[in-house]
Amino acid sequence: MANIKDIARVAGVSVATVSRALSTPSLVRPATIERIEAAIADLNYEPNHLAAGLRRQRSDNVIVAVPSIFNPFTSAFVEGIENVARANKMRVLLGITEGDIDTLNKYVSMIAGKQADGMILLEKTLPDIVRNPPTKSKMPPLVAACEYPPDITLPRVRTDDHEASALVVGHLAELGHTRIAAITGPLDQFMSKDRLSGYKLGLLRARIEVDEAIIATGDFSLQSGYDAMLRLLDADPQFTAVTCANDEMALGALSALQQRGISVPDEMSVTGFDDLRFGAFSSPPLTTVHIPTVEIGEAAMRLMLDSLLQPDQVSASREVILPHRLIVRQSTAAPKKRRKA
Amino acid sequence: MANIKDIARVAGVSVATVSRALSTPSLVRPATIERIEAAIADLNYEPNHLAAGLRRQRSDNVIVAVPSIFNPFTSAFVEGIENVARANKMRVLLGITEGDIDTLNKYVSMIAGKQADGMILLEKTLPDIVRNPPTKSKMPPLVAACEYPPDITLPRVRTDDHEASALVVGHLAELGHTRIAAITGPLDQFMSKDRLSGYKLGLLRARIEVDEAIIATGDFSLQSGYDAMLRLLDADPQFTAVTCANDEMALGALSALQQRGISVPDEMSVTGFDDLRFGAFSSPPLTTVHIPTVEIGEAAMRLMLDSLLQPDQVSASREVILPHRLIVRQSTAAPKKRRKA
DNA sequence: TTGTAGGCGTTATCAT
DNA sequence: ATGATAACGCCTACAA
Repeated sequence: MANIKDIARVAGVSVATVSRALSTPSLVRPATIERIEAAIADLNYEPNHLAAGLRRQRSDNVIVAVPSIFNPFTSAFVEGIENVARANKMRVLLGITEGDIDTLNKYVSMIAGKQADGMILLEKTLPDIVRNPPTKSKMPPLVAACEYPPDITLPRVRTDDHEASALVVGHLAELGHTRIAAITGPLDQFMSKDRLSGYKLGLLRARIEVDEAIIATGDFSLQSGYDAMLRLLDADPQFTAVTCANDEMALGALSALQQRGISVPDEMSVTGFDDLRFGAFSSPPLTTVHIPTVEIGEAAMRLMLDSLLQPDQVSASREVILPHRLIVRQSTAAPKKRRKA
Repeated sequence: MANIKDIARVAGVSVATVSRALSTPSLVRPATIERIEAAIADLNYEPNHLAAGLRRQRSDNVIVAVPSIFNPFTSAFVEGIENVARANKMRVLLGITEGDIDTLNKYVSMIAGKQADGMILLEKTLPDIVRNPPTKSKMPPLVAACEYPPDITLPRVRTDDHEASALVVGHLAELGHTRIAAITGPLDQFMSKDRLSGYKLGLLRARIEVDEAIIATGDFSLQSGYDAMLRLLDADPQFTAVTCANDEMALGALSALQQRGISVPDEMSVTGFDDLRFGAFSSPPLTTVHIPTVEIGEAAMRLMLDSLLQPDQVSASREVILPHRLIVRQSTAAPKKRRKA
C-alpha cells in the first residue's frame, strides 16, 4: 500500500504538504493540491487511520454499550447514534454486554486503550468507573441514556417516563376505567421503577387506589407479557384495563387475551409503551406512548460529540429530555362488558 | 497515560520484555511476569491499541454493512456477528448504508485505510470492488450474507430460500388450498426473487398454475404487507391463502385481514418467513419458516475469521448453507368458509 | 506556501 | 530469557 511518502514523492512535495492538503486544504496552493490529488488517485492511496490515530491520540470510534441489540428499542437507539456519528466522521463500535458488568468494564477500558474515544451507555448497570473515578488518569467521556438513577453526574438523555406512564393511566381513567392493572419491567432497572411510579402517580391523580395484587412483573419480553397477563387474569376477575411497561409485553398480553377469548378493547383495554411499529399492526392496534427512540440515540451521540470537544467540561453534565406523546389506537375503549369468569 | 516504557522502567525490564509478557507470556520467566503485572496494576496501564495496530497492520475491527439496523432480521444478524467477534477479540464496526452504494464503497475503503480488517455484507448491492478487483493492492476480505447472486465468488452464508418457499406452499397445498396468493419483497433483491421462484416451484409441485394476478409486491415492511393484502383482496375474491416473503409483511397482512373482518385461518390462511418472535404472539400466531438469523451472523463472522487467517486463499470462497424449518402455528388451516365478497 | 524532523506506543528482529 | 532498536505512517511544531 502506498503511503504518504509515496504521494509526496510522486507529487514532488514534502509529506507535510500532503498531510496538509488532506486535512487543511486551505493552507495549500490549489495547484499543489491538484498534483497531490492526482498522485493519490494514481497510487490508489488511502490514509492509514491507525497511524493518524496514534499521532492524534484518538480513534474516531465511539462504543455503544447495550445488553443486546436484538430488540427493536435498542436497535432504533443504535441507528440514531450511527446516523449522527456518520455525519461527524465517527464510527460506532458495537459493545454487546449481555448485561455482564465485567464485559461492560472491559469496554470502558477500551477507551484508555484508544480503541474508542468515548462510550454511550444503554445499560441497567453503570460501569465501576462512574462510582470510582480514576485518580491518575482522566475520566473517559461517557454518555448515559434512559436507564440511570438521577444522582449520577453523566451527560444523559432520556424521556420523562414518569409523566408518560401517568399520562397513559390518565387516558384509561378518562375512559372510565377504575380498576387498572399493570405489567412492569424488571424492578432492578431504574426505567422500570420510573414507569411503575408513573403508573401509581396516574392512579393517584385519578383517585384510584393502588392495588399491588394487580401489578405483575415481566422482563420486557413478549413471553413475559403473555405470562404476566395470564397471572393477572387468574388472580383477579375485576380489572378492565392493563398498562404494560413496553410494547413487547403489551403484544404478549394481547396474545394471552386472545387465547383466553377475552376481547380487546370490549372486555379489556391494553396499553403499551415505546411505540414499536409492530404495535401499529397488532390486532387490535395498540394504544401506546411514542418514545422517540431514534432521536434519543441522536441526542446521545451529540452529547458525546460535545464531551469530546470539551474534554475538561466534565462537570457540565447536561441532561436532555425528549418529549413523549400518547398514541391512541384501538386497544383502549370505555369499559363495556363484564368479563366472564 | 502510562505507556509500555513506563512499565518497563518500573518493572526494571526492557520494553520488549513487557510486550512479550503481554502477548507471549510463555517466553517470559514467571517471576518477571509478576513484576510486570505489578507495574501494570500500579500505573493503571492499558496497551495502546492504535500503536499496536499500526505496528501489526491491523485494527481487529470488522465492518458490518447493512442498509439499516432498525429491523429485527438485521439486528439478529448483527448480534450473531458480534457474538463470534467478541469471542475472538475482534470488534464490530457498524456500517449503515441506507442502501446507498457510495456509502458502501466508502466503507470498503476503510479497510485499505486500516480502520477495519474486513467487511461482512448484508446488502442488496455489491460494492464496486467486487466487480472490479484492484490490480495493484490486494482484495480486502469480504463475506456476503443472504442477498447475493450465485455468480459472485465471495465466501458467503445463506439459507435455501428457494426450497423454503416451496416448502411453505407445499404446506398450504397439503391443507387443501388450490388458490394461493403471494406477497413478495422488492424484486430488485436477489433474496426476493429467490423466495418468489420458490413459491412458483411449490405451486408447480402441487400442480397449481401460477396466476400473476394474485402476486403482489411489497418492500418487506409491515405497511407494505398491509397495503399489498388490501390490493389482493380487491383484485381477487377467490384465493384462500397468502404466503408472504417475510414475517413483517405477514403481520401487516394479518392486520389488513382483521380490519376487513376476514377471519384467519377460517377464511384465509397466512404464512410468513423468518420467524421473528413477534410472529409467535400475533393473533393468530403466524405459521412461518424459521431462518436461523443469529446463526447466519455467527457463520458469516467465522468465514471472516477464516479469510483473515489465510489472506491468500481468496479463491477458496466457501459457501455455508444453514437449515430452515417450517413452523406451523395457527394462521394456516384447511380452507373452510367461502370468503364473503 | 512549503519543508524538516521528532515523536506517537507498539511489535518484531536480531543480538546477547 | 532478555535487551537494544528499527520500523509502522502520520501529524505538527518550527524553520525557511
